[in-house]
Amino acid sequence: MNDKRDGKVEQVVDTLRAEITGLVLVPGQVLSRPALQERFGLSSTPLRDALIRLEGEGLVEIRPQSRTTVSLIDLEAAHRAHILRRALDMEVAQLVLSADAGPTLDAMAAVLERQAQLLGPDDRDAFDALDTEFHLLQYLCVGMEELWRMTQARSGHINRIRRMNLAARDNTSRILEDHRAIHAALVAGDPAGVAQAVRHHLTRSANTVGPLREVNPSFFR
Amino acid sequence: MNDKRDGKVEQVVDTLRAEITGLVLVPGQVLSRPALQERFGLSSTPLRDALIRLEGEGLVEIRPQSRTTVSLIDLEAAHRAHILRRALDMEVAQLVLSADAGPTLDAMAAVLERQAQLLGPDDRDAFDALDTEFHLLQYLCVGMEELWRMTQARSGHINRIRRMNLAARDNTSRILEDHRAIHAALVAGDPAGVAQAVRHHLTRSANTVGPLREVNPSFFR
DNA sequence: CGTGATCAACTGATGCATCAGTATGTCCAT
DNA sequence: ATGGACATACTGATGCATCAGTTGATCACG
Repeated sequence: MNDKRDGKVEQVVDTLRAEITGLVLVPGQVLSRPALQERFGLSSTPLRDALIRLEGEGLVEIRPQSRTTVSLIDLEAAHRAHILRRALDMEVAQLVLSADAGPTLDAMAAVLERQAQLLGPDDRDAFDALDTEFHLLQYLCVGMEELWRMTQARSGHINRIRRMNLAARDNTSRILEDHRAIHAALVAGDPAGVAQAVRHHLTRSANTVGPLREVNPSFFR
Repeated sequence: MNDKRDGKVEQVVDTLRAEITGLVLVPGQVLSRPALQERFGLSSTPLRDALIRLEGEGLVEIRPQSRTTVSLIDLEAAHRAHILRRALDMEVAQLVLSADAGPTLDAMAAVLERQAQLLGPDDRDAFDALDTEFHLLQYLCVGMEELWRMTQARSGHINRIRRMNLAARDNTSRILEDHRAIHAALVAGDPAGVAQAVRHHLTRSANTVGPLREVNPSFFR
């Protein structure tokens, strides 16, 4: 990504990504390039760049000479993204143990407190943002922000599943419990405990799909 | 990546990537778009696509309105790629343990035998290809070829360091020894042993840079 | 009615001229 | 000698017309 070339393109990508993962633009929906050009005030080449970028994230499907659509949710891709996320969370947590992590552990504790005040189904967006912050802090602590951004760039399928699950069930207290276990193991400086807690959390975080697919079969590949 | 659009683009990317990682195109070298267009027989837009792709892999640096150069070797990026690789190798190895891995373990054993016949400094390209195969087999076994391709797409800096190290020292017997330990732990079905062997291998594989940088300081960021 | 062929409208990809920014060389002042 | 200003050549980005392929509607035939 190249800021001088891509400033406007990135804004378009961010906006469309949010609308796709927020299910404002639904799976299978056709995207009209002329309409997008007009909406975002850019011409064909930068819009093409933006759509190719989104295609790389698995969020849109460009059919040459034909049309561009919001991609259907691909469970295999979601699974791969989940494996990647788990692998990196495990590795980063071990690196945090070897790092000067005092300030990070403090910041993570503050996140836990804020999360504790948001338990329940009502403030899920805020809780979700804190969830992200809890994990991002670890990546930042060990200088791996770019790897975090990479996992996020591949999380479109997962994020859409999460979005569809939002109203279906409340798992905030379970997430908080897992986060607390991770934090405690990091504070204790226990490599095996950290590995176990992270793996446990990321394994439990695999989102259920069956019921969602029954309600919206056309959303899935 | 979109085959119908990108068939020719991918060929260009593959060729240039090989030349960059093989140090035929050296760090800092200016790439002339008109010359590349003529060489590969394509016009500005697909060549632009190819160069943007290579930029995404960290292999070229596109300076808007100015010029495009082969990227300097970035040690931080190399380190991140190495962390990613280690994390995924660890995760994939654990997945292999849970999989029906008989044929894969057999194929890996065959690779070990071929590697044993290539010890020493003379057939490093062939040894390297087998090294890749040894790891790729595990990813394929658990359906994670795409994640393997992702690690490779981020290995440009590492691969160039390896290339520069090729003539400097012979580590083939050490690599083979590590591979044998990984294979043995997989055969034994020992999760902890697998984790230890993979981590050991990937930690030992971090390539030395100091002497290379002294010989070719202009190659490094 | 079902199937296949044809055609026109539509879409994304490409080619290329123009635009926007960069880099270098030259000249001048200190 | 050094630094700044300026002009010019060069580069990559963009805009837009054209090209290449897709899709859906219509028609003909069995």
